[in-house]
Amino acid sequence: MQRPDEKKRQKITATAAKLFATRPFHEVRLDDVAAAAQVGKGTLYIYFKSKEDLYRSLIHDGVMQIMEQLSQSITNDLSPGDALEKTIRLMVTFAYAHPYLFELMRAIDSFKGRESLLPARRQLIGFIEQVLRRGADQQSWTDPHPQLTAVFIPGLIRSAILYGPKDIKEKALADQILRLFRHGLQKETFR
Amino acid sequence: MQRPDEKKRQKITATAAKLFATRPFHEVRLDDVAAAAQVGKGTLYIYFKSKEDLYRSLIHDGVMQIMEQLSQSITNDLSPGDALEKTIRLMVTFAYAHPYLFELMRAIDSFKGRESLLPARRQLIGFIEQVLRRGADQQSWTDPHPQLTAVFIPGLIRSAILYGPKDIKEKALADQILRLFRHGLQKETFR
DNA sequence: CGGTCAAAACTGACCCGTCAGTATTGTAAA
DNA sequence: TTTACAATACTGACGGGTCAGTTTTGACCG
Repeated sequence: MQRPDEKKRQKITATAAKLFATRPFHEVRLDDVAAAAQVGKGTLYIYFKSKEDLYRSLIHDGVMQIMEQLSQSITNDLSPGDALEKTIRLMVTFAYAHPYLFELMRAIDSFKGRESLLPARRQLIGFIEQVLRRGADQQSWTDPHPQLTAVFIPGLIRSAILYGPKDIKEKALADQILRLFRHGLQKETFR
Repeated sequence: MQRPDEKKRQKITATAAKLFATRPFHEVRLDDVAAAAQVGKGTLYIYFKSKEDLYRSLIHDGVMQIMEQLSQSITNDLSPGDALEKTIRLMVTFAYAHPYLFELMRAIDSFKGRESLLPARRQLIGFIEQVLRRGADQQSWTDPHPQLTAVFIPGLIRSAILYGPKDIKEKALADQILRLFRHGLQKETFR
């Protein structure tokens, strides 16, 4: 007897991620996904309810992975400043390690008009927001709108990855974002 | 009646923008666009080569509009600081005035014909980059990667509009972004 | 071990609804 | 009468999803 094979699921996932990252949703053919994953088309429907479900899973899995890493390494014994730095570096590292995820998110939209903003995404934003709030509470910094700043972080990474100079390196990106958060465009700072 | 009616073209454009902003590309029916625009389906094909061409035009027109407004109001007699502030405020205002554009941009680079959109975007980024470089040249601030910072600006606006708290107001968003650029999360500044 | 079998996984040809795009018709204005 | 276009009918490709048939797996038994 075969159990739904986790290996196979991941093979499909990995393959699909590449395709969905390359072209928009409506240009991805499930026949192509199946072929590329060396799997029968029907098999896709064993692991995923529909094309949309497959797509959503890709993003969900990715976001959950980041979440896991974050909640594992951002502990409360860190100073707010260290927590923010770690958060940003970790997310940037992740973006470089999984070049497809941020491309995928391009089309993360309300399918069917439902305002079904992926719960996973909300969770991630919530996590970042907590980091920001903690810093504000402890007077490490001030932020009139932590929730806004929270969405900024993935937004910055996304725009850099998608539209930034292609030769920009991981460290440079993280440094630039941190710089922005620490003292904006100001020459130097003491902090 | 004349053939190339600019009014009609804009009616189609405005209507289509709403629909494309509401649902993903593949869920928009040209029958619906035509009906909503009170225009015959065939008429769409007088003004646009294809569904994709229509979509592309929406974004292209939008980006060009921003560009025009920017290049008109950001003159070299402004101090770098003022230029940056104006740039950001103008873009935020535009985003609020055209709530659909940034939703549309979700998939700006996902089409076969994406290349035709890139020049417009590049132009916009290039413009912002110049503003940033001018500030750096004149010692108003420092920026190791102006090109990166340039893509940050639309990225920040986009993420706020798409994923930020829905009740955030225009001024608050612009202020928050400016704050970030001026002194990051630091409490206060003199600048 | 080897054989038997059931259950589940897998496959891919095929079905069938859906639209993008086109052609036709009706009509109102000029 | 002619022009322009809304309305509407039409069509054909296309691709998501299905399912009858095939293969694989592992449990149980002698």
